[in-house]
Amino acid sequence: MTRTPPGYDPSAYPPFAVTVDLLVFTIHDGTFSLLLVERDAEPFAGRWALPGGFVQIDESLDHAARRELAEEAGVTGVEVLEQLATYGDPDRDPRMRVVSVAHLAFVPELPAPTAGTDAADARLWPVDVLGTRRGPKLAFDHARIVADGVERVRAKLEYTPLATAFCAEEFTIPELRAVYEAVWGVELDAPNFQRKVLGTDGFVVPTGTERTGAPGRPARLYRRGDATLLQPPLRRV
Amino acid sequence: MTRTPPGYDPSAYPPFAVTVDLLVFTIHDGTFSLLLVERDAEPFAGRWALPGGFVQIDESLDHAARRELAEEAGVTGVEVLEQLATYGDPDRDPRMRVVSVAHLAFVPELPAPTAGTDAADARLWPVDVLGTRRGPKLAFDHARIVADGVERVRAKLEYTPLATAFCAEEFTIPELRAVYEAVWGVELDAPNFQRKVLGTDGFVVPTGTERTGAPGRPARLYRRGDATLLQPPLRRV
DNA sequence: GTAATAGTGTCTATAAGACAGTATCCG
DNA sequence: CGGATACTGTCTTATAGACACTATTAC
Repeated sequence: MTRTPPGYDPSAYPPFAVTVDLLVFTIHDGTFSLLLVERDAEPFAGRWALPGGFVQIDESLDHAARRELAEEAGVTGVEVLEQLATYGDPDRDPRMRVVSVAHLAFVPELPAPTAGTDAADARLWPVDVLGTRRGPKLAFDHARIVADGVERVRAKLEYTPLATAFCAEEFTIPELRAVYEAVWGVELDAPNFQRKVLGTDGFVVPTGTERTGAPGRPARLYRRGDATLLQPPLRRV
Repeated sequence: MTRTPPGYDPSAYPPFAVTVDLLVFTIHDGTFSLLLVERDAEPFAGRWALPGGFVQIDESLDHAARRELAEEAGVTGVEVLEQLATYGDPDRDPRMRVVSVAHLAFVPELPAPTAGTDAADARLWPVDVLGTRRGPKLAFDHARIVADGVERVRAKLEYTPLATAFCAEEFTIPELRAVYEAVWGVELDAPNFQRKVLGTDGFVVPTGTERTGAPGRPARLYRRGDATLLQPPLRRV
């Protein structure tokens, strides 16, 4: 951090705006989905964008992300929130120089999306239509951010217990398997999946109870364990 | 990016300074090492810090990282440069609100480190003394950044061809193995390592030549392949 | 030749995938 | 009972690790 001309004079360094952008992922009706808001102001009015906003001068990046998550998406109490990357090309926002720190958030199920302050509309989009002709046109450089985020989520499912963040506090192994199948877009062998999850230390812990009410043998309930890394990982084919 | 009060008035958003910090890793005398500079100005005068500096108002983050790499470390033509994470706690720099985008750089071998503009000194430190009593005291929140960076490098060696970035353009399998051993701090079985590297599509391509001059059977030379992901990965034990 | 280093072959233990079979619910 | 879903067992195949062995250099 050996800076060339710093000091205490605010005019001595180039002024930037810093924002956080949020990639709020969920599984909605069995579909891996992302929350987007429709812009009603220029630039990019009518296009869809990631929720987000300015970082305040006295708050941390993480705090700004949680605040915007609550304000723009109505989501509170999210445990899993992590940085994706930072995007800062000089021309990414036509109004001014903006550096945006993109964050990933994972929610089990979203309450009815609420439109944020200057969003015309907010809704969940299936991830696999984004970036195709069937998907929305995205504002700014958000198409690239979304592509980076989706790939990151798919990769992290392999070697972290991230999938549990998409489940309710208590969940069954088949529910967890459905998360993997939705995110990866593949079918997994149920018996082998079960054995691998239970054989991975700290991935899930049994609650001792079962979920009944549906036809078929009742499924045992689990909570997430304390592992932060899956050893061995669950491999994407 | 639905921002609440933006517009074209620069006073309408909180002003930040944006910097890049660099984690320049290399293998020096068989030791996994990181370049640090000694600060000679307050704050943290006398402490060691990551090289870095302000992002100019009209350059990209990547460009700023490459420029600082050349200016502060005398390193040019680095191919492998990637974002680590962004650090922006309100009090991380006592002078002003600074958001820093940390980058990882990998160089085969460093020319004699040159002290940067306001660095008293610059040198390579073995990674495994950082964060211990035998290591230097770090400025700002750089201890945490370094810890994050080291872990990222160790992890990426598993599933990407990153290790080749520490080698010269042409290298032997034993040289590549030495990189893994230095970074992970383990000994690897030479025959098995050889088989795994050659069995991973696109990891390395033979040049058809050999390296002679040393005692022992000459080693075949390779160049890095075009793979970006190792399938299967090389697993850390 | 000897010492040193690179590379091959092979055996064994472990893990992954396929899939038959068993358990337990709803109606 | 039948259909549906959860779970267990087992067989086969692929992969990982240990390590004996062969190849080719410098001196």
